[in-house]
Amino acid sequence: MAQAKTHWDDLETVLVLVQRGSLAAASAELGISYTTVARRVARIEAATGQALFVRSGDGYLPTEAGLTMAHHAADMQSAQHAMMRALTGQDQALTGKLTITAPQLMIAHVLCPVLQAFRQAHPEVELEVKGTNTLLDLDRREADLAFRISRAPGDNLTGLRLAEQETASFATQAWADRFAADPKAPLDWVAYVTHKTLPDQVMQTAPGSRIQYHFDDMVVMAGAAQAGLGIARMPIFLGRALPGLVQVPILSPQPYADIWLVAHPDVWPSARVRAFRDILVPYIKAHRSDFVG
Amino acid sequence: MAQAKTHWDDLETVLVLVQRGSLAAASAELGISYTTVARRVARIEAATGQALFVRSGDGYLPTEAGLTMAHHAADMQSAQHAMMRALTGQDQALTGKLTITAPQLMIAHVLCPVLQAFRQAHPEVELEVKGTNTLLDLDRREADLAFRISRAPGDNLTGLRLAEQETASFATQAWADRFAADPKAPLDWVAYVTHKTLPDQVMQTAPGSRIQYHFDDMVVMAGAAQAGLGIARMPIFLGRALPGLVQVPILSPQPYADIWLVAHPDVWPSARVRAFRDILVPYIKAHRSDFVG
DNA sequence: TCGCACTCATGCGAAAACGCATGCATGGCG
DNA sequence: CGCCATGCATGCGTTTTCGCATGAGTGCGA
Repeated sequence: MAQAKTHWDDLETVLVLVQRGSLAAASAELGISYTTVARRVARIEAATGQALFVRSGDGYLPTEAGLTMAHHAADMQSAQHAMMRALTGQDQALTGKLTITAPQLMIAHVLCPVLQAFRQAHPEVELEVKGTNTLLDLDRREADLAFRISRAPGDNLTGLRLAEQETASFATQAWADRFAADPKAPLDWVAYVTHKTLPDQVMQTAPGSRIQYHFDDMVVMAGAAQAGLGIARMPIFLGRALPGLVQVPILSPQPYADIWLVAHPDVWPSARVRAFRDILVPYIKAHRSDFVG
Repeated sequence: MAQAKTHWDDLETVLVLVQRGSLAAASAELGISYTTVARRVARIEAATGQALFVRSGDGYLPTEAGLTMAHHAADMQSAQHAMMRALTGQDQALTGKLTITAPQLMIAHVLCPVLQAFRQAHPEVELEVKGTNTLLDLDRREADLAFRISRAPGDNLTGLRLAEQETASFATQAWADRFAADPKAPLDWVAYVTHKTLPDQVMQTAPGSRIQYHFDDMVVMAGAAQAGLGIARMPIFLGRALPGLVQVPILSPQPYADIWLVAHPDVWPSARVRAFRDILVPYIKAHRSDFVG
């Protein structure tokens, strides 16, 4: 038996292949060609003397041994992620990369001045900004720092509540005028898919109002409101920032989830994160009134 | 920054380099040239953007970051070892390698018939026998199966007590004759370094007896006894097996540490281990009387 | 003070790993 | 039934990685 030294790289390859199920998918995640994935699997199978996968027409199906290996390789991977976080956390240099993530609209309408100030204060730090609606995995260091709209920071994440915020109803000037002229006239609304019905407050004030459109994305919904399709309920900071929208006082400001800055506790102490906080927090503090009615 | 994908191989390299302290030592353990070790370290330093080692004239001294990385890499390594054991344990094939370890003299004088029987019963299994006085690390799978002389199996090892044994005193026929002729005459002894004095039983029977030589190795001590240098106290199975030695009844048989067969519990269920046990145990059972007086 | 043993750095040729292109099998779908 | 998408195997040329050899610095002991 060859019994050559087990390459740790091969273990990672097996892990990803088990997770993804096919050479092509695994190779895409690993950033190598699927030929190489197949070769690495062949090599480690030869080294262990066990079949780890059953090759079938539609993918690599892990055997019992393959699953066992993947399970332990997952342990290795989480140790690796812990290592990455620890290295970042104890890195006291104000150079290198800092990755932050936030909902797109928050970046666009709240954070840009902060980014600019940070860039000016620490030009050596390479800022990477990931605007996304999905929550990136801070355990895996997909980002160092995240802005979250929620009632609490995530599990086992260190957090800082930046601001409380409220929502209100916004629309074009035309809709605002119409409401001012006759508050009882029915109004068109655009809403998030999760909001099936209009608030009682609306139905009592302006009976006959209807939700005309449902959207699954806040960017799109805001655009619809700007286009005059109807009235939209959105965070106050957003309605105020979007050109062409004005607040329609049919709905009084409602408390909404707070804005949090969160990071993995391992990463929190790093110099880059601290420097970012030092610029962010005073700025937000000075602008807290932008978030409430 | 290059920030290329972190190679898991590099992490293992860093771990070993931290443990060993120099390129040469690390490369020897990894089975690669030290040039490669240096290159891998350079690569992962570039990838993480942190200095992991301080190059000095007498080795690679890890920085704080290097120690952190090694610490987590050690976690990865223990996960890898757990994986290896699990794979071995669930391997139900009666082919491949089985590594056993035992004290040299036990192999030579007790186990050879077992090895032969096993080889005959399972010719597909490649037996590797490591005769050594040092205890191999079964966690690290330096061996699958170990024979140990002790009062109990090791911590977190699964064990099977094969036999109780006793020691007695052995020497050449000449010494035995001398003792038979005059039991009170002083006798020369050869002893293990740990035995500073002769047992009271000896001093009362044959006053004036002395330990003439101390040895730190049982093989050497047995050789000395065979050469006629004196009387040696040794396990009964050994004295009986060594040509040229006879038991000298000056010392009655004394209880001694038992003989255990131990394995890591992960590895214990494997087909190869089970097959070996199935041959070993009946054999030892049939020969239990060889170990006591 | 010289030599030896130990360390690391660097350049070059050999070996291994890699990616690409091609060919083949399979499973929907119009 | 033929087309296309998806997935795997294999051969070949290239890139990367590796090991060896050489040179240079350092500390220890004769």
